[in-house]
This record gives sequence, C-alpha cells and structure tokens, in this order.
Amino acid sequence: MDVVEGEIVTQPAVPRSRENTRARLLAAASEVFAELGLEGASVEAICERAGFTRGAFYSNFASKEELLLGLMQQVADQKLERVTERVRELGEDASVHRTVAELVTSILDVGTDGPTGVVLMSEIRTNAMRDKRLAEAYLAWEAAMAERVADIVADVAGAYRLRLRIPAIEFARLVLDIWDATCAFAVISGLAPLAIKSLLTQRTATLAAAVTDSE
Amino acid sequence: MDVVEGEIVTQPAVPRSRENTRARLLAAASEVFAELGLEGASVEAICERAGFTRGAFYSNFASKEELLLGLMQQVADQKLERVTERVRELGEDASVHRTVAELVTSILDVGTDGPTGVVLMSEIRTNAMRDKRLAEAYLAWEAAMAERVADIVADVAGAYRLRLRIPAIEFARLVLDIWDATCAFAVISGLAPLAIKSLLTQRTATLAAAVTDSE
DNA sequence: CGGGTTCGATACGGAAGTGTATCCGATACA
DNA sequence: TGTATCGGATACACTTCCGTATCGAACCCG
Repeated sequence: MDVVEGEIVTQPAVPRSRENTRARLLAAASEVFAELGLEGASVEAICERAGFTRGAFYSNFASKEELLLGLMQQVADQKLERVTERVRELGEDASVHRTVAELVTSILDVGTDGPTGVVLMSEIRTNAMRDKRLAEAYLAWEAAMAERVADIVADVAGAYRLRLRIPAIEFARLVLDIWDATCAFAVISGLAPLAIKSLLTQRTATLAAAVTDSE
Repeated sequence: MDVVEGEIVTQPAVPRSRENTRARLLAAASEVFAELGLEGASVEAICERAGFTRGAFYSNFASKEELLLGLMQQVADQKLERVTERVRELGEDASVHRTVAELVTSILDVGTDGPTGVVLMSEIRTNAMRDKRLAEAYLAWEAAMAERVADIVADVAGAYRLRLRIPAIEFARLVLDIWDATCAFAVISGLAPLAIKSLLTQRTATLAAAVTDSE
C-alpha cells in the first residue's frame, strides 16, 4: 500500500481541497472568459465548465471580479516566471543565439499560450481600462516583463558588440507592444500556429534590425 | 415665424426619422459599449441611454451584433476619412513638418477620440478575435490605415532625403501598433490627455528615430 | 381631410443569471 | 467509533434581459 508517508498526508485522486477547487475554477474561467468575454461569461457557465455548481464558486470567491483578479495574478506570475527562467538560461549560455531578434523570440514565445491565452490577455487589457485594481496588476506585470527583456537584451547586445540606437528599456517596450499587437493580429486573421510564429519572428527581426547597429 | 422654406421641409427639433434614430442608437451604443463592454452592455441600457425603448431598437436593428457591425463600419469609415483628409492636406504643404514623428503624430491624432474611443476600439479588437464578420471589417480598416500612413511617410521621407531602414509599409504598421498600444497604456494608467499626447509624441519619435537615417 | 403607413411605445411570456440560506456527505480528529 | 467541521450541492426568491406581438400617434400623400 502506498499510504503512510510520515506527516505528509497522501492525496486522494480527487482531493476535495480548497486549493484544487480554486485551481479548477480558475482554469475553467480562463477558457470561458476567452470564449465569451469577461462580461459575457456567467458565473454559471464557469462553474459548469469546471464541473461544479455555483455553491462551490461562492464558497471560494466573493464575486466574479475577485476571481478575475486572482486569475490575472496567476497568469502574470506564471508568465513572468517562465520568462525569467528563460532569461536566466540564456544568460548562462548566450552563444546559442546569433541575433537579437532570435533572442527576443526565444524569450517571449515561452510566455505565449496559443489563441486562448492571447484572447484572454486582450480581454484583461481591455477591462483594465475600467477596473482600477485590474489596471494596477496589469501595469505591474507589464513593467516587470519589460525589465526582464531589457536586461537580457542589454547583456547580449554588449556581448555581440551591437549598439542599440535607443535605450534597452525603450526597445523592450516596443518589442513587447509589437509582440502583443502581432499576436492579436494573428488571432484575428485566424492564422495557423506556424504562420503566427513566423510572423512574430519576422516582425521582431524587422524591429531589431531597425534599432541596432554593429559597432 | 421661421417656418416655410420652399420644398425643403423644416425639420422639427426632434425629427422622428429612421436615420436620426439609428444615429442616436449608434452613438449611445458606442458610449455604453465602452463603459460596460460589448457583452456587458444590454440592449436595454443602450436604448435608455439613447432615450428610446427596446421597441425602437428592434425596429432598427436585428440584434446587438448587427448594431455592433454597423458601429464598427461607421467608426472605421470616419476615422479613415479624417486621416485621409489630413494626409491630403499634408501632401500639399509638406514643408510645415520637420520630422517624420511630427508628421505621423499630426496624422494619427485626428483619429484618436479620447478615452472612450480608445476603449471602444480595444473592445472591438478583442471581440474581432471571436467574430468572423467583425474580424473582416477590422482587418480591412487596419490595412487601409497602414496604407495611408505608408504613402505619406514615403513621400515625406523622400522630400527630406531620409532613408527608411525598413519598407514604408512595415514602418507604418509598427507605428500604428505602437500608437494603439500607447493609447491603451495611457488609458489604463489614467493619464491626463496632455500627458497622453506627449507620451504618444515621444514614443513615435523614438520609433521614427530608430528607423530613419539621413542620407 | 382622411386613409394608409411608418415607427416607436407598451405589454407580455419566458429564459437566464444572481446571491443567499440551508442541507448533506465526506473528512479529520479525538 | 463518534462527533465537529468543512466544502460543495440544492433550493429559493428575486432581478434583469430578451424578443415578439400589439397598440397608437404622427406623418405622408391623394
């Protein structure tokens, strides 16, 4: 029997734990939000997707707004973490990437989660224009992302003796905005994942080429 | 009495005409959509804002989707027209503007309608990711805008002997995307109109500086 | 004037969503 | 093994919204 494990209790297959329920609700919400829009998604629809009733929902979140805020935090944290990790890897082994564009692409595409993720972020961005708390979280995340990208770009530009024609942080912001806009364009156009990737690479390269000189 | 006017019938203060009703509904919708989101805005709320009941709405539009499509078309047409007009003016008298950034700024800011307009466009862009017809209209508008901007930029760059490091159309797309992202950022940050304008000018200048060389 | 038409208001039935109060089963723990 | 607690389900009362069917007033034209 694979049971006793010191003080750590063994988890049942479907541990009816607060954490697990919250996680399932958050996951369901991110899908339904993307499909129906933040306002269009009813609490009911989210619960159904997660396999719960509204009783479970209100036992875990005070309102849809609270859930959204939690979701924003979760998504931001996880994107940021993945990008940070990737930046760390690249910092150790900078020789792999030949161009700034390639570098940026390999950093950012770990933080892009397919059409659903793009729609969700777009939805959140739009809603941040109305909701103060959401705005705060969104701006903090955006700034942190720019910082990470700027750091590694500055590093690598130095290593390869490229001169940036604008400050690294400005470049990072431009890249992030272009990345975002390009993802949005791709989804609206209904491009295939492969086409999206190549478009992203191309536009990033265009931008990178425009802002860098070899010394 | 200020009444008879030949064959042209004098308009009452509130001419109960189909066109006028549609226009008022569209105007109300653009406000309510921006405030509450496309899905969050009920037909009821739109009618109330316009000073009608739902009877009037369903007599003019088949559904909220139809109204949205009409609104998208109207907004796109009018933005495009204003920008085109501005481009025409600038083409005649190119000497006024000294920098590409200044030029672009003076073109695009005629098409930016304050926070409400920014939110509305963001809302539409997000929704275009789900709605095929909306996507079509949105993409057509975006492409037309890029074309206009590219034309005038190429013109002026030629006149001032500036070399573009990337094709004019690519530059135009970058500028439009950055403009959009910056407007969004400004609204989310709650910047004052003046601050928004200066931020737009600055970022456009940054981008323009990065992509142009004097010959 | 007068009859027809147009257009928005009113009225109605029904569907969907909300938040709460209560219940019940599973788990934890003595 | 018994009991307290926790977490999700169920039930309920209420509001909002929808779309249509019908009504009535203003306008147009003869």
